[in-house]
Amino acid sequence: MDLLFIAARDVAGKSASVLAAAGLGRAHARALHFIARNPGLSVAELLGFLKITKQSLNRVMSDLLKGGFVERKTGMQDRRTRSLQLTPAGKALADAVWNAQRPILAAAFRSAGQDAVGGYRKVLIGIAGDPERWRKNP
Amino acid sequence: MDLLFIAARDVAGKSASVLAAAGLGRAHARALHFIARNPGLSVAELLGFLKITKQSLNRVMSDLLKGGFVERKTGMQDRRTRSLQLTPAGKALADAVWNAQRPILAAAFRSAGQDAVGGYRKVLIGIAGDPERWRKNP
DNA sequence: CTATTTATGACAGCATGTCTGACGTAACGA
DNA sequence: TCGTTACGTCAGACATGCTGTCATAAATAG
Repeated sequence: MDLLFIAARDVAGKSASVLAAAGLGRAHARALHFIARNPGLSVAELLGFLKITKQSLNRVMSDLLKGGFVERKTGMQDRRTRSLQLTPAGKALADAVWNAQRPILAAAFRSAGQDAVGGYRKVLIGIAGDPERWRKNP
Repeated sequence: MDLLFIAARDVAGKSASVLAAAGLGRAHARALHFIARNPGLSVAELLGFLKITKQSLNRVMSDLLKGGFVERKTGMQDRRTRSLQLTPAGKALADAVWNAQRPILAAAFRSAGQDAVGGYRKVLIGIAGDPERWRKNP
């Protein structure tokens, strides 16, 4: 418990300075992160990842769109949906955030060793569930 | 990254209903958690765990004191400090929160196996640092 | 003993992030 | 055509964090 809280807090905290420079907060970073990892996802899917309400996401997305970090296109299969993806500026920002966080994870992974990382992933997947289903709401 | 975020979110989320019934939020739960695990700790130590400002903690602690969940006594060695510990009501609440969260962790630990849990802890300690030093500020 | 530092408490105001509720529009599907 | 779905948006509220400021008591340095 303690470990999970402290680790998540510290990793998220590392990105603060990079984000502040772009006038964004942590909520923006989380949205940015999942859009970066799942290009072209819909708003509903993004909500599934973040588990917040669409009204909450709205403010965050407005900022990202105004800032030119995210691009919103009408979905091709279902024209009601919006396909979200990062602009070059968005990619640059996501990379900057990642570069701020990577050293901690890399150091922890290296010092713990391959086997430990395998166990780490196994347990977290046990807690978080199948990544393939994160995007679904329930 | 994704795993860490989702896992922390889901575990913390499980306690929401229990906390809401007591009129408290997640910030209260975090304070309660660290007081439960480190009985008699000082305010400065609690701030070291939570990494928030004393002004932010103030509101949370006021609520916990008013609600009769936490007890505050003058420190014995250093009379400037305040020794914090849970009241019976606080312990009951902390237990209720823990009982809401335990099943997820227990299931994940069981299905991942002993070795995986060892690796999980090893990596998280690598990210979060030595637990003995969490209570220190810098 | 005096001056300074430390640990804490309190209050005011502000920013962020989240929520519920309500309404509207466009597109899908039976 | 009609009900449902996916989304956008406005309004108002709450929770949680922050900075800044002042006050007090106790420890500590000189």
